[in-house]
Amino acid sequence: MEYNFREIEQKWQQQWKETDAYKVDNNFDKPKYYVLDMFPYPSGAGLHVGHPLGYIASDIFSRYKRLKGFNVLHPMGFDSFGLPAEQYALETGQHPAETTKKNIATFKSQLDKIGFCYDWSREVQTSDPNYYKWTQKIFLDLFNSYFCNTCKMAKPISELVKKYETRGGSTFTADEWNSYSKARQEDILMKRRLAYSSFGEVNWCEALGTVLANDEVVNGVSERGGHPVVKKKMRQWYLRITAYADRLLEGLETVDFSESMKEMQRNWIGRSEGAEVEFHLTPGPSPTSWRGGEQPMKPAASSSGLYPKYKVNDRVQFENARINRGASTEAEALLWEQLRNNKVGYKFRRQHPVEGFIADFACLQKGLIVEADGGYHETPEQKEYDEYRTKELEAVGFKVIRFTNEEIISNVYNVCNKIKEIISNITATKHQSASPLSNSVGEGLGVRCYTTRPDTIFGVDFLVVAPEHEIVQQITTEAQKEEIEKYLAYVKSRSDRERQAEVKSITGAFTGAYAINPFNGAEIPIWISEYVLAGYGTGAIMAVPCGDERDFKFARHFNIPITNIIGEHYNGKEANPTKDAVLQNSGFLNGLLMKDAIGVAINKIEELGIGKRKVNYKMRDAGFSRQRYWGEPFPIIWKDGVATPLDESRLPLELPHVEKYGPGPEGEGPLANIEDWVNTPEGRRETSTMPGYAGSSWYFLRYMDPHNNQAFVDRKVSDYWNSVDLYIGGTEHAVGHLLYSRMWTKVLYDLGYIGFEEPFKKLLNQGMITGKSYFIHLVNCQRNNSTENVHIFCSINKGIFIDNIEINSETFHSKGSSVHFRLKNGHNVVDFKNRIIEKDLLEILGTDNLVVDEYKVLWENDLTETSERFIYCEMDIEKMSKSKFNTDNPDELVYQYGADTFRMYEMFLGPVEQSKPWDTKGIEGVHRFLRKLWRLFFDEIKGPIWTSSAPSPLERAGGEASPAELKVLHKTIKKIEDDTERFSFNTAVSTFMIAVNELADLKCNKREILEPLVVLLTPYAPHISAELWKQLGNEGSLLDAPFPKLEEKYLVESNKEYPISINGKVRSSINLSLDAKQPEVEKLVLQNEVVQKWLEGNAPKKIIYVPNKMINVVI
RNA sequence: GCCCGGGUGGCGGAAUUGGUAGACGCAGCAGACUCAAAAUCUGCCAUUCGCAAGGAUGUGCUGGUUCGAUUCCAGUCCCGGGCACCA
Repeated sequence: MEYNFREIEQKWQQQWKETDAYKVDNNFDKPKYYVLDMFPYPSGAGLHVGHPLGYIASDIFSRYKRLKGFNVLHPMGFDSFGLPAEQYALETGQHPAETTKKNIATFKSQLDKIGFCYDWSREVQTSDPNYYKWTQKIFLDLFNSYFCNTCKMAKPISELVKKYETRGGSTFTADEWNSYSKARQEDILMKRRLAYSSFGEVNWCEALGTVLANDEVVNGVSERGGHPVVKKKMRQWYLRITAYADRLLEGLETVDFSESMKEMQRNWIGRSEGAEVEFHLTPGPSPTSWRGGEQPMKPAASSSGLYPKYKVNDRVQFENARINRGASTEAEALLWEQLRNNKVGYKFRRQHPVEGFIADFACLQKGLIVEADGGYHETPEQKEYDEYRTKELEAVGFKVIRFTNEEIISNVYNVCNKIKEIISNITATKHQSASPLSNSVGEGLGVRCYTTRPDTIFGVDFLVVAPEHEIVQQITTEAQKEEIEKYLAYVKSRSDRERQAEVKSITGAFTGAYAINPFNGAEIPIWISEYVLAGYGTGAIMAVPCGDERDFKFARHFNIPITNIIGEHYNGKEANPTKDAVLQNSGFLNGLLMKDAIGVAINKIEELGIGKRKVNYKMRDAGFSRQRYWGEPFPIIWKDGVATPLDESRLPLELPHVEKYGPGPEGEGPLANIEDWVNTPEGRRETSTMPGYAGSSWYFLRYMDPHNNQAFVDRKVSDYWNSVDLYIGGTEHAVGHLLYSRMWTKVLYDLGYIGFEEPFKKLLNQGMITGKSYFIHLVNCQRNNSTENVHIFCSINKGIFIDNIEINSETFHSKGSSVHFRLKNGHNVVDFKNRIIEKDLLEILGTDNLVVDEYKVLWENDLTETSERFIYCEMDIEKMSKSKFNTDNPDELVYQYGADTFRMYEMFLGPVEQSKPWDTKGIEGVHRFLRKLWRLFFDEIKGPIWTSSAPSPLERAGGEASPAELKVLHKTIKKIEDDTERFSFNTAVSTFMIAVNELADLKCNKREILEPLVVLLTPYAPHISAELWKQLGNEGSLLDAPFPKLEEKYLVESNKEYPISINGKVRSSINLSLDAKQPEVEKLVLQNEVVQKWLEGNAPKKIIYVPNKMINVVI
């Protein structure tokens, strides 16, 4: 009887299916265990060998836990919304729903062939309306919640509304709130919602009429077609994940993720504590106006004392006021669209602080303020205030004009023309003084810097401002103007990609302006440099070259004198970022340890009113809308500029069918093209869709209760299954998916839907399986000029050739980016063993002699006088991916060797967490092992040979006391249990091999030994185990068989062969009783011949005896 | 530049707490069985010197701690992955 794996595997897979063997009940009596794989995006390419790595690991662990008596939830589903299906639709016209359905079917059949124990009755698909109904519902919950800063949790926004109605907000009273228009109230609320709408920048490609992802933009142009891409402000949805920054950080302490994974999340959140410090510019602060982008924190400036509530005197008040003034009304948005696009010819700023007021729109260059007034400006009180405001602003040299919302909405172009007219009149008149460049440099301006090291403030030698910073234009002196402009042009010419990729050289430019160190009055120069980012902190830093490496290099490069505040800790050759030095040259901080000085400095800064303590995060709110088709539609209708949620009873809001998948007008998504869908009696529907992570942020909850029509998950059910106990997936989701999912879980917890706030207890990261790519390079050669160009010509993997090759000069010359050619089926292009490249390719290459070395091919006539080019091959290890043509499809291997072999081989490759190159070389060995196992039960000719005789007390050489067969078994039980628990699946596989080898040596065919072994093997090789179990005459399911019990008594040994080392090198060995004592051991060791030889008659210095380990003789 | 991993035979890897480095498998070599092949089985297999016994060297490199280091410490080189130059 042969091991007929094909028959066996098919039989059992069918049986499992028919008996619903993997169906999991919500049986609350049993202890639960939840094992989850990151669900795949069902790409058209199907599964490749990299996919199953994690799935096999999770499958082994699930089956193991089931044998151990747990109720194991091990579901699978599909992350089936996404761009590739949409792009495919664009190209072929096939509806994404259709391709997705097809792809999922392929995936499922491939997965089933590997024998995974998924409970398919719990399958979820994110693109299924029955699923995304709940995604939309959770979105509405996010929309209808706010983050309470006092209790640090999400609460229904209705509570906030109630509070505003009865007690008012921080900048308005209850009465005022109640008098506000609906639109204004909604604007204010929008600033607090967890899912909110706001304006944000997107990559806009005019030529394609669409918004592009970062990946799709290369060097400032679109990847497809090379069209220019610009930043465009568009209305977007966001998730207020920043509100959860601290909780996301704290939560990391409670989960079992790898340290590097936690570190990545911490870095992404990027919490830092420090201070913002204001540096005034020379020749000294002169409080005329806040013309700069960053206003100085000057003392309260309300001359009259009137209307203080509308005045903003410091940054905090200002921010609050800005928030509470509400987002732009429709009119404001309309006008802003015009102004920001330079329709009147001058730069305007929106919601800009001027002289303690917030101007709707301000043109600083011309000193013009434009206000857009809503209906409430009709009240007498408001009129009075407006007049006061106008007067104050005019007093400092601004002209103020007002338009009503109606004026703007009815004809925005008219309004623009009016502004233009007024502005042209101002030019000639008095407003010269408002032009910063003609003024004495930067008078009255200040630069706010964020620093984590306020203790080093006496060591500040210069300030560096981000080139994009608004203040740059205002502080640059005439003399430096040219240099700054030149530098700005340089920065602009550098794409983000470039800035990241290159090892940056030190660049920068001096503005000509100086600031004053508030503590010692030192005049410090202000520079700009690309190493300071506009988007982080305040966009300006105080540079302390003796303590910061980049500041140091900058100072050295531009010859800026360096102040030493840490004495001998600074050697003048490099910066020392220590916090343990005692400060010198530091005024009131002298003599303090830097660590301790941080707090002291911040206190002083706050006391002097020149800054404040500040916690900064790198993380931004998460963009939540996409101008795409294949995603969840937002259950939102815009009514008069107000986002109105659909009632839950109307969910799901199904994705309508579209005729074409191209973008809608004005960069909107394809949905905008469907007029009768977009326009409803209630208003206009939101036309963007949700991003991929919407559905994947909560899918682990739906598996628990996938058919529930009343809730996304029943509370009792989620209380039972609770967090995922083991989550397996790749590191590429380290920040994105895992952070979003953690945030959603926290929100759902806050709102009382679930009883736990971390989704995943333990995370296991599977390593990448890399593929080998073979490249053929074609090198153009010029005589006497060595090589001219190296062009990657094609990638060959597994030697198949294809025809649709287009060799054009464009692809040919794209140096560095590999041009991959698919290879025609069945044609061996490269036979690396025989080192000959096949004819087909040679014809295309126009040569007929190509000799291949394993990694390098040289054309035979190499660089002869007559050759114009030569070709060579090389191998590279890359991430396995369809686009690289280096994938291996598991189907083939499963067919050839069987699922059990495939499963064990993938595990045998190496540790799950480590990335490793894919190679099928070793699969034979694993297959041989399974056949050898089979032969313990069956002989090819004789048939069954297993026996029911009891394990013999037969003893092996060496005098072990326990029966060898039982010892093998229990040794194996122990090791398998151990290895499985610590996810060391590769060593578990070798343990099985050792066990089978040893039992074969012992000629052991005894059921009492073999049967427990079969149970042990079940998680790893379920098919063969099931078959053997059945063949042994067992009824019932092996899947729920009890896990073999370890009996330590078979492992106890009385003696051990101890290695004897002499001075740490093993020279001999000795068999000793395990309970031997030191004196006795010493005596025996000294009698040993080898030891005596090495001692040469001398007495040993010392004999180290470590029981159960070794003996070391020191001479 | 920064952060996180990782460097062990021809190859994938093992050594779980500082205690016999190279388990297990692949490839290779020699042999048995066979007309032959496949399958299977047996033996050898880090490098080096040696007929052998037995030495020497050896876990990227240089040092250190220790009776003893792949393991701990310091420095350094290389490879892989990530990144938002994060003040």
